[in-house]
Amino acid sequence: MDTKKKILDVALTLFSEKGYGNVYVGQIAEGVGIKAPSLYKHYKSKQDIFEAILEEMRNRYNKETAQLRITGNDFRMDSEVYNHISEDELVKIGIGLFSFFLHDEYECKFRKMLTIEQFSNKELAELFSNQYFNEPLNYQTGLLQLLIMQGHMKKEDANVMALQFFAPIYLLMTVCDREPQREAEALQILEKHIRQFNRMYKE
Amino acid sequence: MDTKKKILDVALTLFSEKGYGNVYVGQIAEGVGIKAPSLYKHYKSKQDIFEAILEEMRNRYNKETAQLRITGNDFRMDSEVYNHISEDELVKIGIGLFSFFLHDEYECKFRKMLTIEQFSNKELAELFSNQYFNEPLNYQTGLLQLLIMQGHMKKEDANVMALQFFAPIYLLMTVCDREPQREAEALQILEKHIRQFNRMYKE
DNA sequence: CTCCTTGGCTAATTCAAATTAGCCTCAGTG
DNA sequence: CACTGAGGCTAATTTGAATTAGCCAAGGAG
Repeated sequence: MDTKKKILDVALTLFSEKGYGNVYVGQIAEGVGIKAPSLYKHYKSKQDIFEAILEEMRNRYNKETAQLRITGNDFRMDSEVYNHISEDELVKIGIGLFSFFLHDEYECKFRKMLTIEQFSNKELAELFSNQYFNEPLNYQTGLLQLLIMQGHMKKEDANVMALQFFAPIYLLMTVCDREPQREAEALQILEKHIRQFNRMYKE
Repeated sequence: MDTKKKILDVALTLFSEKGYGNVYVGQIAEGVGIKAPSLYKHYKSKQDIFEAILEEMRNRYNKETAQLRITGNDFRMDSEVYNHISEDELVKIGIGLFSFFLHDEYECKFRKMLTIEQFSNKELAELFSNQYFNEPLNYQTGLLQLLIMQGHMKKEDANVMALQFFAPIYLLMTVCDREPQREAEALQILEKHIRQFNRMYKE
């Protein structure tokens, strides 16, 4: 159907597997089901395709953070939702975060491409840090602060707690990104991590 | 001096910055201070240079793990060294680990290159996981088990503790890899993390 | 002192990938 | 029903990176 869109899709897939420099326009074209020269009816160069992907990333990212900001405010206002957060719910949040990051098709390709290209492009480096460090930590810090205020968790530094909660999730995710067969193992230790985290910090 | 060695050095530097596919043999040659065709007196192709770097990685890795195995046995046998491990010592271990990984020139380039190439090469993926997941976790699990047995730490799952200790260090390291200007910030939160970890788990 | 190997250079050569030229078809529009 | 523009194709063309050919200087070994 929409060839222009499909080109970006195929290109992102390939870039996320091999990196920009190791992907040939012929491969992109093949994935789309057309010949290489036809690509140029849609984009003026390979670089242009890359830029378009970046542009799309920026848009999605902005939408997501806008979304998150709303949700973020929600949990500040409407705090009774979290009044009785149970260990099982915490496990669900953690596993949910992990599974979403790991399996969401776009998220996954996006992350792999950022991983590969992060050192050659400052903007990508920032995007990566925002998405996989700043944002999750901010969000979870807020959540934990709330739980502390409500007396459900010990009065410890919520920033540190967020780091300790999130970093293992992130680390396990990177392992599964490169060795997908380890997902079961990762899920197992992930659950233990969350339960132990809860046990140690709950009041 | 030893041109053959220097080629590997320069090549690793470049590969770790841009990735194999975005580095031209001319750039390697320039870094070495010779012309591109002269490279072929030492290696038969660009790919061959890459292989030689891999080979060197493997050797160093094997040496290191052999080293670690000795040290590892040491702390099992000679456990009184750890009888009075203080919080400050724990901080030193953590910061030391972090700083070594982050600043050791070879380690750093090695890691960045693995980061970039991990998805295109199964061997690199495994090497990466071993060096930045399996090995550190094994090592720290052993250390923590010891502390638990000695009654210095709570009887919790040492594997999970190791994950919770190490993952934040790793995550902060990846942030600094792509945004070196954040190192001070990282060190600050890192220290807080370790102290809080100790506070929560110490017996 | 001559020889031969090592490691450098310049000037080709090769080759593959990106891009351009120019043609064709088809679908929608006046 | 002719026209036009979008989007595809094949066949060039360009480009530039990797590699090869072949020459040369220096220095150690006989």
